[in-house]
Amino acid sequence: MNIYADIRALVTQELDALATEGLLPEGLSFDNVAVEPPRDPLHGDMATNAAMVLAKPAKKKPRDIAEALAERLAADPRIVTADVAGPGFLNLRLAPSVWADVVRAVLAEGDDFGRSQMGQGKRINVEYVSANPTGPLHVGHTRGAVFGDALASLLAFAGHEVTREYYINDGGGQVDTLARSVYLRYLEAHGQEVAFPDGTYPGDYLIATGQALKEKVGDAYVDQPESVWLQEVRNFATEAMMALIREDLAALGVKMDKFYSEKSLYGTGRIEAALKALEDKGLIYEGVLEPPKGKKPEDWEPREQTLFKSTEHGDDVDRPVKKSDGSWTYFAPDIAYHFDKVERGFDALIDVFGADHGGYVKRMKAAVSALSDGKVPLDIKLTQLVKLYKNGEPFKMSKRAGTFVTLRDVVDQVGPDVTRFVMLTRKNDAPLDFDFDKVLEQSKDNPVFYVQYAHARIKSVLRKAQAAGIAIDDATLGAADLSGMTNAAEITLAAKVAEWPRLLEIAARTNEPHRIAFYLYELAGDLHALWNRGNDEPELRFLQEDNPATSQAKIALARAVSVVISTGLGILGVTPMEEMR
RNA sequence: GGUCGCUUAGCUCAGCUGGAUAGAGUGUCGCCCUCCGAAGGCGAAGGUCAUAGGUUCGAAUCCUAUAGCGACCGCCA
Repeated sequence: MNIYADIRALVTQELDALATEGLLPEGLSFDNVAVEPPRDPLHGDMATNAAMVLAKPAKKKPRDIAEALAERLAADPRIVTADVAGPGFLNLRLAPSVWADVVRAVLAEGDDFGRSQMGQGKRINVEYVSANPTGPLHVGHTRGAVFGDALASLLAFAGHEVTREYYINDGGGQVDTLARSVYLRYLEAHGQEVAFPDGTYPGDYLIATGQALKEKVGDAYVDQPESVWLQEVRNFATEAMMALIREDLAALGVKMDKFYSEKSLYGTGRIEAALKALEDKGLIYEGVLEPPKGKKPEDWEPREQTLFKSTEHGDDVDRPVKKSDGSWTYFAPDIAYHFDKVERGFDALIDVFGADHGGYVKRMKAAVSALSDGKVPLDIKLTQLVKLYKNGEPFKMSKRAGTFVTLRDVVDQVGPDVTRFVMLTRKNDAPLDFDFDKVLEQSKDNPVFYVQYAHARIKSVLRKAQAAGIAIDDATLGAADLSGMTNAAEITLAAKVAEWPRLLEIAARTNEPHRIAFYLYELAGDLHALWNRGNDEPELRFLQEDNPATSQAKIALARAVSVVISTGLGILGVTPMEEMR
């Protein structure tokens, strides 16, 4: 049940009726007609801009349309009053029974309340994390992992068929560097003194990998040239790093549907096929790029390369797919990978990148646009930097990696639930402050705590009711007489619950899971407000020990809130707490 | 130099395909509680939505320019 959609359907139905009566022209588009909560609750429960939106195309005064519409709407039993306000807003006040219906709907639908069909079963591929397999995940990856995972869940809840995918960059020079670094650790495991030159990975996390390599191959590679061991060590090391990364993801509660190997694109004709597809569209040519404008690199010289004419699909300059020595640039396999995604039949693609890949967005979109003839949209979401703090002081230390803070450093300290929720308390494209102490603080300005506390409070009420011998199963609560739910704080809370399906669709449409976190915070705030009223007005308390029927009615509302919190947290990948300690 | 993103209350940030007097938390100030569901409650003050133009009946929201901050910018991925 989505009350906003229901009322909007009513509005458009009555607009049609007005058209039939001749008060509006036939065939008007109602696409821009919105039914939403008014900014000021004093204005009513819902507002519609229908009259203002239609005034121009209908060539009528907004207020005339609004008044005619108001009269028709007021005839509906769900609507108590319909008032024209301001320039032509129509404010609707709903019958209390509407909110009771919402509560009953939540209890009946359970975790499915708010589930939407807006996705129409469209297949969406969400690619996220995709960190190079050269070491443990760090905080930046953590944000991308949380964001991508929540986004995928959100889209699935909104009726899409979602594939969560990780692209393993195991085909480029960085895995050779990894192999050489592991080789040094391997020599070290054999008792040799080693130094880590610039361009190798000195992190401690490779010590175990070098040791494991020794256990596998003994001294077979000691003092041997690269030609003997490079390929084997590369495979060994990459697998070890991916195992590490999978563990990191598991610690955060992220589970991918598919890991896609860049290496699998080489030597299989996949890259050639993708570039052939572009060539057939006349988008590949041999040419020389202009030097970057402004400050010129010192060693700049013109070079002829194989280029992709990405400018025809919105990019600023054409991009090389082959280096001057004839080998592929990193862009070429990425094109092939996205070609593969298009060929797998996805209706839409989403890539979640770190902010340092910002310069990469246009060319990737250009490639997908070209490869799919503009049929498959690619949305690229960038996650901005995470700034770490401890006690308000900038924090930069890692025992594991030496140079960066890892996902494990964060998750081990504050747990996966807090990590995930906090990472979603900002828009993805805004920098995020993460303070190890504040996120664990038990106070109102900590959103994680505040939302979890609301859920735990409701669970506590349910436990106490049960202990008092009151039946609290959803069927019983759903059958309770809710006509007594008339207090303003109760209505506010129920109305906030009713917003959930609408909010979910907005979040899904904009690919912005953070909206759920903010909504849950507001919902929790409304619950706490009602709870606090119970201090002064005992009749507002959820549990009325001497009156089971009234208790059930009040607990029905609380239970509905807990269902929505639980569902919302579930989408964010956060486990709702049964009690706080 | 170019591209992209950001700029909203003292601070940290929301702000719905453009809509009414721009919201929340925190901080500040006042009141309440201190035996009960107070890891608080009620209320107040606090804004040139970076700046300047433009589009519109209507702009924090869309467009243009400028400033500041950040990321990125041909053989690293």
